Amino acid sequence: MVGIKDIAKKAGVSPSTVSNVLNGRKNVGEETRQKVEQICREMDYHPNMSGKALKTGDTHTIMFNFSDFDREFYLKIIRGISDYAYAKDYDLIICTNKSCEKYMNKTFTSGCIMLDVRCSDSMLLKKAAEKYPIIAMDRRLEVPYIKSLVVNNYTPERELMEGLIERGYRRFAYLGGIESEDNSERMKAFQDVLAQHQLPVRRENYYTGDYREKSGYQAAKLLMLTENLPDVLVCANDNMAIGAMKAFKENGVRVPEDIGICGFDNTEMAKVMGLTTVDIPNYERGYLAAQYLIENIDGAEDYETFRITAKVKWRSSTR
Amino acid sequence: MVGIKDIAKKAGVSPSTVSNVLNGRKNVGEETRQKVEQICREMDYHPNMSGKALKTGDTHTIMFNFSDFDREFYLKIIRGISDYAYAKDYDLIICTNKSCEKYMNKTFTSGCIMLDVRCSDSMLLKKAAEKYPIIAMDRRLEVPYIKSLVVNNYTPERELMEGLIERGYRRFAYLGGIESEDNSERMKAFQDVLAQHQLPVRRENYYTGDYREKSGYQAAKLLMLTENLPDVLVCANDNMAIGAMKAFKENGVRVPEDIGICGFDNTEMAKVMGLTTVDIPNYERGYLAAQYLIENIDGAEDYETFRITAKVKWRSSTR
DNA sequence: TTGTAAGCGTTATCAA
DNA sequence: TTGATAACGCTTACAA
Repeated sequence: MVGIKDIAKKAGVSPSTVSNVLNGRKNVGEETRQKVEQICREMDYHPNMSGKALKTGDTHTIMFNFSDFDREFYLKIIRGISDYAYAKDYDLIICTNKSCEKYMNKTFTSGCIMLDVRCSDSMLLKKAAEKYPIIAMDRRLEVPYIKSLVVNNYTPERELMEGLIERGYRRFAYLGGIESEDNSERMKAFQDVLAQHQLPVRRENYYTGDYREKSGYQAAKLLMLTENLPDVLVCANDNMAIGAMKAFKENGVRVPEDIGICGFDNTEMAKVMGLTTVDIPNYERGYLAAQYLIENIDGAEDYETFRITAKVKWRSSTR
Repeated sequence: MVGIKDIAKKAGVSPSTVSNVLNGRKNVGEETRQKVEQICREMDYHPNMSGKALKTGDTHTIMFNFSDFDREFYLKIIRGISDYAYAKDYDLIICTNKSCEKYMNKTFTSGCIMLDVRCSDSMLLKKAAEKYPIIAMDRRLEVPYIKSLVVNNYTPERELMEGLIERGYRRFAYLGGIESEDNSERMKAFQDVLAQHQLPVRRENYYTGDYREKSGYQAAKLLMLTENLPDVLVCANDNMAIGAMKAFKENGVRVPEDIGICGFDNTEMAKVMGLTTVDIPNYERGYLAAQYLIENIDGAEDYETFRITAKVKWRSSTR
């Protein structure tokens, strides 16, 4: 492995001069600089990151942690993160391992973007106490050294509900997902709008799934057993809505003629299936997360929760 | 940051003893071992990876490089890779940057799995010459120090074609993708089977897309301008097939009654849309890639090309 | 403008 | 069974 010393020897200068050239410092003569750069190219020199990190204490690497592989939108978030990170010359480590704690250490990564529900709040708080910079996505933690980036679910879900009522829908059913702040916000918007319009929902018209397609399929099967179908099924995400659409189709229940249906996320599948839903700008939130993280790594001390807006996409699954 | 020295001081032993404990060597008294381990826990010690890597020259990190964010199956490959890597206590870096060359260096990563078409063969050959271990996915490079992992496209595409003919299809159209070995294999199977059955395909029934949904949509639009629709449109991947299905639906051309359609990849969307396609076991090939890579890092010298089998999924888009 | 030398956290060698 | 010491590749005062 060719190192800084080999370059120095070949160029007939000292290692520190080579280092100065490589780091673009100006205390180097033009002639020397040219020569050193030339030799680096010739010898195909690449700096040893470990040596550099060990000395500077800065790895120039950020980590993104996630775990739910079923949801395609992670790819878009990753693209947003990597675009920003590479533009700032940071490296990106993607960790899909619950035991990511050991990497959350300044000697290994400069900071992380956390989107894995399996990592506990208390662990994040401990790391934050060590001044390790963290951006929490889809989880609100209002403490120093952690900035939260959450989606505003409530406003668009309200907008969606108001739109449904405008379109004449009156008898609503709801299919919720796994307990989380996102889930609660979506359901609260559902309930608030109905209450405001004095439209009661019977207990039996609440269903609960796990955000996966299958659970939507099953919920729709159950729903079809009731005597009067509701006008519309509001789902806490697209995957479940799509499962429900499949069940309806298999049983000759037409969408949107017999029942309307809508989701949340605006997945690729929703686009193809014509599902009315709420678009979350995933690329953008990945990009923003990386930006906030690197700004905090660079010394900005911004720990205010940032709420991203999302907006309704009306499609053919509602009339 | 608490280091090995801090532990040593607190435990009243030398740094080397702490190192020996941490690395599970047996030249340490039981009492000492217990004490050191206890203190490590108390002080929440995590080893500094840079120091370790610098000394040992082994980062215990592998890299996965990819770039096409449109195709959901990357998530499955990542899951396969990460499952194997973490089981073997390797870390995983995911690089989405064309300029990944600087990370392909033993001082930074122990090896890489390359699935980015933008990285040139010649660059890979150069790295291989430096004995940097590489697993090339979807690209065949039969040279020492690079092992290729490719999908056998030919056999399942033939099987698909034979099945279509059995089902009574006679007049074929083909929609190809971006020039690559995968693409050529799929098309060759298409042509070979037709030739064998003496079924000619007119030049105008060959279309070319870019593997994206939109290009399938556009190709189908063109296809619908021809006087007699073919019986079936064979697409080089699912995304394009789905675009075509959308175009047909919008124009009142029924699938499979008026035209059959099939793809390649078995994406989530294909499942929902009932698209006949070829299933590529993505989780498994990610897992295998990681396994071969780590085995080669550990000294196995296996550079034989491995061909993964894929199999046909018959669904409702063909009769 | 360039060079010398110390030190980052770890491991490995060798001596005690 | 333990400890002292050198070394990995790099950066950075500080000296020349």
